[in-house]
Amino acid sequence: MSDDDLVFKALADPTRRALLDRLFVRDGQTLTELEAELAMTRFGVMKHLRLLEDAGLVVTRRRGREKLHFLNPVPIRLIHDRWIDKYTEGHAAALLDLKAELERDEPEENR
Amino acid sequence: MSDDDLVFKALADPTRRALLDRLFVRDGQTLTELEAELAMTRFGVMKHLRLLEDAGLVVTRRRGREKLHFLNPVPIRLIHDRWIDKYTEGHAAALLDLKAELERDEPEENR
DNA sequence: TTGACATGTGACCATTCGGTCACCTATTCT
DNA sequence: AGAATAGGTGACCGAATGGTCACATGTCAA
Repeated sequence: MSDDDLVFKALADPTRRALLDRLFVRDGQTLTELEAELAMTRFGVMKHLRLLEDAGLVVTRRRGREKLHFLNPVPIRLIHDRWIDKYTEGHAAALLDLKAELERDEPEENR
Repeated sequence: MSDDDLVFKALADPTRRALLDRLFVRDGQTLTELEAELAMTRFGVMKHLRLLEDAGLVVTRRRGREKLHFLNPVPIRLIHDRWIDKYTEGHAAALLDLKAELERDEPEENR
């Protein structure tokens, strides 16, 4: 499985996005601390953190028996660079014009 | 289900990302044209296009019995703005420093 | 050194998801 | 009108995913 696939799959789950949000509010939290915030058992939180770590969205550091979790925004930046670069290199402007045109012609007919 | 959840779930599948890539190469393709490029039955492609359309990543326009599919980069831009804004507003620099520090201290110990 | 605490593993179950198919409707062309 | 073409629906199945638990390891502190 490719790296970006891991990142996209990790971001696909709302609980994992909530974990990233929690780490953004207060970075370096332990598993037990994150569990207390999320209405889920420790095991569920642990699985999610594992996927986030595999995707490189979370970096960890051990401190004794604790494991501290830190946000890593780099993969998100890389995704952005991939998609937005593709869509903007000579195409995004035309597409945005097209979208506006579609919405003007057929206001509510596109689902 | 929230809008951004639809977008993240739509982006989570490699076939759907490939569809976006195909539409980027040539925009406005029909279902049948996309099917021919993707080693999958028409029904599988149709399901994926449906999810992309529900997420707002693809916009469609009918022309007779054909349905033309167009890329819409706006949701991807919105995701970028959400995450990167959060991570950069006073935090990203510190996090990147931290990451560099972690990788210097413990080169291969974080999985 | 004993007990409490923080994290980890493997199995397990219910639900979701990817993909296919039989069958159907709508449009075009002759 | 009738045949061919483009797209759509609902059911179905195997695989992957989310979540929980019993149990185990490693660490701190009295």
